[in-house]
Amino acid sequence: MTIQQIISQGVADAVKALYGIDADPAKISPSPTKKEFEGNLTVMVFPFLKASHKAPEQTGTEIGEWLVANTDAIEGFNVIKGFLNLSIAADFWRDRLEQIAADENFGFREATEESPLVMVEYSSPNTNKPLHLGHVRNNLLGNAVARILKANGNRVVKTNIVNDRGIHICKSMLAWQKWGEGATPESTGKKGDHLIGDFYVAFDKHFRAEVAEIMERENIEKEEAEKKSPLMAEAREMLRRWEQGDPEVRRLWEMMNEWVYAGFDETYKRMGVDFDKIYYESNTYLEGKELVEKGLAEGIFYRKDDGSVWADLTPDGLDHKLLLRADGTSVYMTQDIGTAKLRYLDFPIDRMIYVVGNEQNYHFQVLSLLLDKLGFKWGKDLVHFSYGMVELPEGKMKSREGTVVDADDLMDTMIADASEASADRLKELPAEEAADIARMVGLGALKYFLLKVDPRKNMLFNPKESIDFNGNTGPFLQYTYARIRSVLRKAGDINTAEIAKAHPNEKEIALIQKLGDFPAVVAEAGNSLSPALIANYCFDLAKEYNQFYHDYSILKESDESVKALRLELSSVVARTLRSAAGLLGIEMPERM
RNA sequence: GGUCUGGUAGCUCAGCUGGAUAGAGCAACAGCCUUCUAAGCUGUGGGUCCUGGGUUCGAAUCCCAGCCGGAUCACCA
Repeated sequence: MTIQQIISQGVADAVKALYGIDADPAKISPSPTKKEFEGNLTVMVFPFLKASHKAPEQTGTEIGEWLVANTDAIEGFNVIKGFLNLSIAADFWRDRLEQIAADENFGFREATEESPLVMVEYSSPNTNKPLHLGHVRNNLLGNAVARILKANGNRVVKTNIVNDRGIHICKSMLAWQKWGEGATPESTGKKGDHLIGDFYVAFDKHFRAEVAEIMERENIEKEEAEKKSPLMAEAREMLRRWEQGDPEVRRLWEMMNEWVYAGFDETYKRMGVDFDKIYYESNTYLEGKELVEKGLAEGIFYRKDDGSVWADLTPDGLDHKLLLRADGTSVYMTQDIGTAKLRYLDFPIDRMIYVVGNEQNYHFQVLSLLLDKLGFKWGKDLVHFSYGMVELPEGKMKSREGTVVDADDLMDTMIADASEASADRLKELPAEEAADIARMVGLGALKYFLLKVDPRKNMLFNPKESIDFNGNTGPFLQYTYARIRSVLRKAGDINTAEIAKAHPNEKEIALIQKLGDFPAVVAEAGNSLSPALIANYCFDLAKEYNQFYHDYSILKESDESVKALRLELSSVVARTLRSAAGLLGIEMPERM
């Protein structure tokens, strides 16, 4: 039982004894007492005033007196207005610390056979360009959400749906044929995904030039000219041939995909994310087509004169949605329907979470409705974990203006910056270890900064601020951890027998209290799918520890029981910090 | 225009299932290294919680209206 639960129960017992009402302990929820008041936990007495028929102060005093007289844990109280501040006995906190220390998996729940099976889809790259800053937020969020759900005792399947087909891939292929045949990652020395991305850009460049030329020559609007573009017609023709299984097109497609996947794997590995099962839209879009045809036969969808297939969503307050083009090729939505079906054939999923940017809110609203119409019982319960854009201090990322921040370049920069900033400190260490620490710190800075913000919001990524060792940053957490580890290395074994004699002081109690919150934070983060909650907890804990650390000399403490308690406390803080940061995919260096 | 979403200190953000004098970090200023890692700690200044109504003992938080920003409303994915 946690201290919160003990107090809730105690208060419920108190009001029952004093006023004869049954209060639900779950609704009492004691909160940490504000720093400027005395006490550890605060209970509000407003809800009991009706039953007590007394002023808030008097009601609080009566409950407080009852608790001191009838419970072991509570040794004192004070009442200010309607707030009952309770002081917990120091020994009670010490026992709590020992409990926490003994629990190797503190804060985590193991999954069982009966645990819900949750599938988390994230990353979902297109194979025509490398990953960029937006993908980084996606990958980190998805991975963190998966870890948090797992920590809450769910069975989790991490999945990635690769958009490996469609007109955009054909554009890259066409550009490669036209302007770069023979170019390979080996011959150019480029990472495969970057090479293909360059060809995509090349297509776009030629296409725009062509459109401008047509506009000029025929004196027509841009939209008209785009329709007349021979380049685009060629790309569409290539997509058609791809769908028909044309061997030549397929061979080219496979070769170029291999290059891209090799590039992605490198990026994922470095970012520290992985997947249990990868789906490819080239395998799922046919399933989607089949389902759409079935829906058509059942009268759920309708066909227009030109042959295209649509869903009428106007009864649900939305618009008509295209599902199959007139030429029979499928669109994004068709693929997602097929993917959903395949997944549920592969796994008996209880819950599906899509980590996809908020520009696709409408898409998932539609997908949910369509899956529901098609008879999938999980359709309306799918979760779109929607997140906002990442902006930079210089302004928005625009691929057209070449201001897109590439994921690989970004990670390089972060690690280089960390290395530079740490150069003085790390020069004593072997080069290999120093490089590894720089990697952890650079990536930790990036991860923490992107994850500490509410996912829904558009955010500003400030690289310089993220890697600052002061403040609410990843490196600050890592530094705190490394320093604790250093103390523990010097201290040797902790004398556990001595701890039983110790009486924690105010700062130590505050730390133990903070540690005790961890399971509740993990649970809440799981419920609300919020990595930011974990991040903020990490910062609070680290800050609390730093204050404690600076006020007390741990190794020079002469009283063995106090020293043992402080070492034990440090050890548990380090462990909890590593566990919590681990949920965000942030590694903790032993020294830095 | 419809829908969704955000607006809190100079900047970046917490707080939002209603509770104490609205909190952090950065930046600014002032202190603290003979000490286990000072990449740290302590203190000071800084607010119309977008505006206006409403709900009640109490509103940054809930409801309504408005203002401002973002996303989306594709035969792109």
